[in-house]
Amino acid sequence: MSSGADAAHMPPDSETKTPERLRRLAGRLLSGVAAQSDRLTNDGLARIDARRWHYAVLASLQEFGPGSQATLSRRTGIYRSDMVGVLNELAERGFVERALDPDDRRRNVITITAEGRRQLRRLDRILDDLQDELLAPLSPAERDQFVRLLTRLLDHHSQRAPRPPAPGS
Amino acid sequence: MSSGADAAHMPPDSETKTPERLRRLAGRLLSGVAAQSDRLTNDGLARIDARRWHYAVLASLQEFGPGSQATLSRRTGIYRSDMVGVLNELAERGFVERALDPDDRRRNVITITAEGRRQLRRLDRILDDLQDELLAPLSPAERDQFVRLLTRLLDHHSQRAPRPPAPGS
DNA sequence: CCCATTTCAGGTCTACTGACATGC
DNA sequence: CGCATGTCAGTAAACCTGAAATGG
Repeated sequence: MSSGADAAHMPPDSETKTPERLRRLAGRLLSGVAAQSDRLTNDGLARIDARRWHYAVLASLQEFGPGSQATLSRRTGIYRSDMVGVLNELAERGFVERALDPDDRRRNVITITAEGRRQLRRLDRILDDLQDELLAPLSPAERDQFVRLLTRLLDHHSQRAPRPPAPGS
Repeated sequence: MSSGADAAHMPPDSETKTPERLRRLAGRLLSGVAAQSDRLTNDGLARIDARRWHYAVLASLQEFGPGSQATLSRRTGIYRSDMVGVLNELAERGFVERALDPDDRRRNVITITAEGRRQLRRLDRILDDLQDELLAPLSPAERDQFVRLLTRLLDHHSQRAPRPPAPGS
């Protein structure tokens, strides 16, 4: 077994080969692909100084209208504590407005601006391209299938959601 | 539009609903499912005081035999810098042994122990169960399909791997 | 001299927890 | 009083960089 005497200069293949077991585990595959996808998305969004959560918040505002920070938190799955920072960034850039709610003085009412809507369209385009890059090796039918399977898995595990606000509930 | 006057006590649905756009994006679905999967795996492994990297290292040792830390790093995708800590944990628990390589005194030769092989079997069983839980909503055929699609995506994006040692290369 | 290996000392990012002050 | 809201502080893990010390 310890015959790896000259393994020093020329990697004999067992140097770089991943165990079969690892490649079978859906969990590991999932983490790997998700990591690549995250990298792609982050890099792509960074080019216009945006981050992934920006899209979630803006899309939510566009589709369901203004809301308090806690509401947005529930809709997007972002923690209440992290929402503060995201909204700071969006407000700095002029994409949302924070106003005091006259009916409930604990709350801020967050509204998307015209500039924010423009940014959302930009983000839509970019994310579309990135999605294409991510799913490049799959045929259209396979992409559909992939998204469908993912959706079923997410829905299933979001119901018995242990901790998080659950982005899909 | 801003008629959300009494939205205070009874969430009118737009409080918790996720935008359609978000649910279409493969990247987001991917992150979501991967997060759930990671949680599942971490919790499951924590019950026997193990972490996900333990499995990667032990499986690699079992399939390809002993190796230096740099070798293991290449096989598992763990950074050389982080490998130190993982091996410390595994050595503490008696699952691997670190010995100086007489042929190259820079290296440590890492070997799996009998106890380590037992642990690997335990981990195999646990991860199998967790995999079942993760893929619960899918039929056997769908599970295969899912794993196949993930594998294709991972392979595709691992080739043009930008930074990391790439777990699959 | 250049390169590989082990190790340490950091950095960043994200998910997540807890606490606090305010207001309902 | 209990509960919701916005905010901040801080943890833990994963991922990643850089450099030092030793040796090939």
